[in-house]
Amino acid sequence: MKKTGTGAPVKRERVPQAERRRITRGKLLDATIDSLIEIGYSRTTTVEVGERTGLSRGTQLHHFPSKADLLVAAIEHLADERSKEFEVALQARLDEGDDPVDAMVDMLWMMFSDPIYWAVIELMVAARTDPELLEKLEGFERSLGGRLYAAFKELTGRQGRETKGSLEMTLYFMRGLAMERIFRQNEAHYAHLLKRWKTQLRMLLAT
Amino acid sequence: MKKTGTGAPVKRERVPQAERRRITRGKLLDATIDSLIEIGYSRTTTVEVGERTGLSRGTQLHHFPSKADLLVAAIEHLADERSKEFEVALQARLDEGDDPVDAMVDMLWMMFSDPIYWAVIELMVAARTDPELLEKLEGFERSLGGRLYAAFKELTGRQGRETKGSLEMTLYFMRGLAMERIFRQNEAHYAHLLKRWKTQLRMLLAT
DNA sequence: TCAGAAACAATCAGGTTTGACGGTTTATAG
DNA sequence: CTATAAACCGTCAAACCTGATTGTTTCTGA
Repeated sequence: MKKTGTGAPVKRERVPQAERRRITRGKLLDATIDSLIEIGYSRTTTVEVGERTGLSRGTQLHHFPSKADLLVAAIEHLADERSKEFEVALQARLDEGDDPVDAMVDMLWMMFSDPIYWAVIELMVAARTDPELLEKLEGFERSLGGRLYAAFKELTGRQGRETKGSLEMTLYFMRGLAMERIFRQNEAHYAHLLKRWKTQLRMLLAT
Repeated sequence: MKKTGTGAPVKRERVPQAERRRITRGKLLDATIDSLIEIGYSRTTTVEVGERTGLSRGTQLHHFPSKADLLVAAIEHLADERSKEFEVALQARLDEGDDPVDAMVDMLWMMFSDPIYWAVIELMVAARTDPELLEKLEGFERSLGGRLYAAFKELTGRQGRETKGSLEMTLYFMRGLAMERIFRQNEAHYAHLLKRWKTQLRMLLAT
């Protein structure tokens, strides 16, 4: 049934290999993240990911020879996506003339309450007992942490151990708060606590 | 080769059934917790747990017909063990004349930094995508939370939404801090942040 | 245009995990 | 003492998961 040569030539999409590769890998990585979010790490199998993409098993193994390769790449994929948005969105808030502390806390909560953060948590907990994942995730956390600290310094006009500690405390609070959403989806309650946190953070910085 | 009747009778241990049951189930549940701590949720299989106890597969399935039964029971097991100790230890600190806020924060950190808390985290994250586990863990969290709030009220002589919020913020901070230990084992750093938190908490309560 | 490389497809073997099953030993009630 | 129930044991089948393998199509550079 293939038209070949005769009549109007079928306008065949000529997609460069580099592009095909990028797209296919992207599909696999997105499917991995989605699976982590929807069914968690323990049920995220290579077959599951494959089915979500519709690609064949062979294709999958061509791009990611082992499950570990897939997960490690997913972490990098995550890192790329996440860190970019943050700074842009934060800057937008500041341009609007919002209070720096308010803007920072709000933006951070936007990150921590995003469904993608569930994937981060799944990987974090898995990494605790998996040296290979741990190494990759450490890099992810470290670079993201560095960016956040840089933004925080600029924002507050302060730096040093105390300032860094204030940011860390904020991040830890948010992480714990984010996890609470496993049990309770009371967003109004979280908003209330975040408001209190802003007050606390100002005090911390005033020290 | 069995001695029966003649000579000195073999002193056979006569263990009541209820006791045997309690012991065997305890072994299985302890092994489950240990496995969660050491190799995480995703690699905690029923075979793994069985091997840790040395019991046969038949025995295991007699007591816990399915993996879900085992995990659910493990949560209840955890709840029993954890909640008892806390109040006793806290009271001891207060009897020594320690500052209530200091004592509370220190005791909480003792809980959150205990290896057993890794098991709680593993189960929490697994529960996010497993309704059956979630239901059991909710009960666990709710009852523990209630006990902590009761202790906190007595300790501070305050109550109400703000006070409860202060405790919650403390718990969330600790949870996030506990998870940070996946990446960094700098206990001195954590001690420093906890010290700062005590100051913050006093301010929160003074509102 | 043509050869090689890369993307994509489909099937398969080996190992693991779960829960079922039939049988044995030990405790307890009558 | 005996019948019954509960604890305990060892093996098995089915499903699932991973990664290997072989074959096909599509792109790219010489």
